[in-house]
Amino acid sequence: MNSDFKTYLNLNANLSEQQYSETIKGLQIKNIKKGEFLLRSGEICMYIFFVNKGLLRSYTIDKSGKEHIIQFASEGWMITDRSSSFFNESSDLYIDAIEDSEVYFLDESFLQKLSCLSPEFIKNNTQALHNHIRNLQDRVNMLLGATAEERYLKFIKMYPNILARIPQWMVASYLGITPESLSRVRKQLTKKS
Amino acid sequence: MNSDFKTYLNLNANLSEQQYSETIKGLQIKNIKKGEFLLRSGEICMYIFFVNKGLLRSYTIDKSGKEHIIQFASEGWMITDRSSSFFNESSDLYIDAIEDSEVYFLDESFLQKLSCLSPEFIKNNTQALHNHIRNLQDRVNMLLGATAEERYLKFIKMYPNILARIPQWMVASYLGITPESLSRVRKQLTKKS
DNA sequence: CGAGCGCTTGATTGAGTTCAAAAATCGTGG
DNA sequence: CCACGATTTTTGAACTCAATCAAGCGCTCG
Repeated sequence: MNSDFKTYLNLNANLSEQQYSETIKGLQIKNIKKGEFLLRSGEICMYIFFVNKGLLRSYTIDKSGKEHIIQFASEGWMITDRSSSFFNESSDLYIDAIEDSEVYFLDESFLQKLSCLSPEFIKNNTQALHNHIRNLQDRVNMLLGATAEERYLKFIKMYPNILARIPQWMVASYLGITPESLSRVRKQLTKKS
Repeated sequence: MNSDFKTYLNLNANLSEQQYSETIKGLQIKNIKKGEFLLRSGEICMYIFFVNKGLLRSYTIDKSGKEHIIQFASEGWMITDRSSSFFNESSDLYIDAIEDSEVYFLDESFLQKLSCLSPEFIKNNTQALHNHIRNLQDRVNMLLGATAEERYLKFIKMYPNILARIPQWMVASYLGITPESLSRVRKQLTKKS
């Protein structure tokens, strides 16, 4: 997969050469070191982060201090807190880098510009929203009705590439179980096969 | 709250008198009896259902036969399966009526027409999508990090009006616990106060 | 090469489930 | 308006899945 944001734009926005260079202008890519934060709980999220290279995650911290990973984003994916950016509310999320990463910061004015130039981009954006809804609903559904083992099997099926790049405790955090439980689930599974 | 769909349109679409009557034309309201289905798992969802009067719910049935309620919709709210309608996939959801209801069936062509006539409607629609995302993310977060009691307290705070209109086992289903557990949670709470 | 982090394993605990049955409430027809 | 059956809620007891607490192993990276 080509993860470059410019490729993404070509595929999703359908701009002329001139529109393209006009849009790109001022767009900034930043290098984010592993562990560095892009958003902290309490802040308002001002950007959509496009991952050009590397791996990011978003997560919450509950009142007993435990992390719960909401989303991973590797090359070619975007991550943000839409609740916060859209409604201008302070965010509950943290976003940080799991690996050293290259990230485009897409701000409101950039998205605005792009929307004006490209109806196709608007369409793709709407599609992205629906996709997000689908993922979240699926997740709610899993959390309501599936066991730890089922959730784990689904995860490794859906995100094999991410699985290989993150420590096991992050998988556990995403699934909503403890690292110890995940270890045991995995042990069970090896026994079965 | 005035739950009439026409009021909703006036507030959210900003149409001229003529556009308005043009749009409304052909729009159908249907009476749905308690227990009647608007969507079943396996079907493709063709409508957004606007609840003019009454109360609807959407839910899944997991492989052990248990229901999990995804959403309630009372007067002035809409309910649908966006994954299914947008991506033209068969739905995992059931939608049925908890009370005898009056429901507007908004189909693709209607929404299209409205979008062409009213940029304001598009904006409101986008807002609705973001709102949906916010709710789902919140729910994921609760399911990952909060106890049954915390989830119940949040529910009665967020949806007091709905609470009063549904049996307790539906609340339990929405929260992801058994009716027995909810009964015990409630008992605990009365003891505390 | 040692300190720290991640993973595993064991023992124990606990929140919530399951199964069963009684008590309360609801709805409907007489 | 009452009565009866059905549904919903409550309660109890046993059980289960996953959490917690604690200890040990292995790797890596500083």
